[in-house]
Amino acid sequence: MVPEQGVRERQRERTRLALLRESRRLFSERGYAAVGLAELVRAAGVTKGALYHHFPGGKTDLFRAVLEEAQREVALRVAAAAEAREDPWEQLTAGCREFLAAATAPEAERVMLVDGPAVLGWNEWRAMDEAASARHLTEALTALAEAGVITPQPVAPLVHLLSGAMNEAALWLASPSAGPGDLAHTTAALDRMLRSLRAD
Amino acid sequence: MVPEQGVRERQRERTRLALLRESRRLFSERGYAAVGLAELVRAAGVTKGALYHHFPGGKTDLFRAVLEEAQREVALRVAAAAEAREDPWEQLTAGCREFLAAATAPEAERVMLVDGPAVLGWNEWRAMDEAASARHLTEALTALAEAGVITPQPVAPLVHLLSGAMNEAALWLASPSAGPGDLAHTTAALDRMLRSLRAD
DNA sequence: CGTTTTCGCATACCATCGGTATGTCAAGGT
DNA sequence: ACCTTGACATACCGATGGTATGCGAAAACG
Repeated sequence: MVPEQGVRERQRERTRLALLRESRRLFSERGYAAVGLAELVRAAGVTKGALYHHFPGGKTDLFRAVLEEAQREVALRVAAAAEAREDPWEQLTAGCREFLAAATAPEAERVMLVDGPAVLGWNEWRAMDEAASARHLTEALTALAEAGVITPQPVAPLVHLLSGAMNEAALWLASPSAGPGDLAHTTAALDRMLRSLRAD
Repeated sequence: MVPEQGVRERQRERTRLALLRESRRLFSERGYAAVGLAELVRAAGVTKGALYHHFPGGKTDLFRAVLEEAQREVALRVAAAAEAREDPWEQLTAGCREFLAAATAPEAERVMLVDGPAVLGWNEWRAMDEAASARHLTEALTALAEAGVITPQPVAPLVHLLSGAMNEAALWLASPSAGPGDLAHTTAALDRMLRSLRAD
């Protein structure tokens, strides 16, 4: 049966979703600092009172919620691409390729990769990224190391190097300074770098 | 002979340097957004009038100058480390290692790697980084590719992948979540990744 | 079914912020 | 001696993020 939600609860969720949707759009389009609360609440059709009711931390809390949502979506895409493969090695490479494709979408990359660390601080941003998408990378590399596919080594440095490489590559590929063929070249170079980890 | 500067010009430079020094310190310690102009000019012993006289673009211009300075210092360290070697391949690896060491210093990394893209926008930040430090990387890789040391391939994707990897690694190494031995592990992993580019 | 409580928000207000317009006074040219 | 220029300081402004309070309807209660 349906959750039997009352009028009050439904309206509450509607407001929260409107706030989330509009703020995500505005933050993605123009960046966190360039969007004022007044414009935000006007676009969502509510007032600042509603904003602070749902997000007590104000603008920062709202941004955090938007970031979580965007990260969750990317993580889902990456996980889906990886689980479509059987071989653990192919899971890694497919996941990395999917991440590049997902993070290249200009819709959320500004929130995820540019404003995220600056607004929340690098430590909190890193913790969120770790919980969302980098966790998969850690698990995949750990499994490959234990299976002997890649040479035994601490995985944490690898995760950061690879994560940083893919983040920057995504930003570049989505920028005007990158051309159409660069995505293929980048994935090829990334593949070669990944292959350097193999034991054979 | 000395540049024969008058009282006016010397005072001007003094003010400009004080502004630059204090803003660099405050931006590095607490981040761009958390530092107000009032506190800034008070720390430098001047007023807002002086700030806007030297930096017409206001807070953003000041930050840009700080970022340029920090990037120039890092680039100098990297170039010095590279030029101390003869072999082009060793120049590359030594330069990368020196970059990791330089960018790990918590003094400027916040300005260079976290606030930089958010404040100036990723495009401008990337252009500045390219002009300062990533340029060396591009030149080194191009030379190695032409010499046949690394397999022929477009260098732009490589530059972005490696630059991003090192930036993120530097942030991680300077964070509380990294341990003392992680720098060695990271440089080792980076070395292995670089070696994967070689033709032999 | 009337009363009371709670809750989801709107309104009004505030301190502070980045930015600007104007004033000032000494250094440097003539 | 005079006048121009430049390096600031002072005073001020609109807008911003954040808070305190008010309010009306929905739910809980007897």
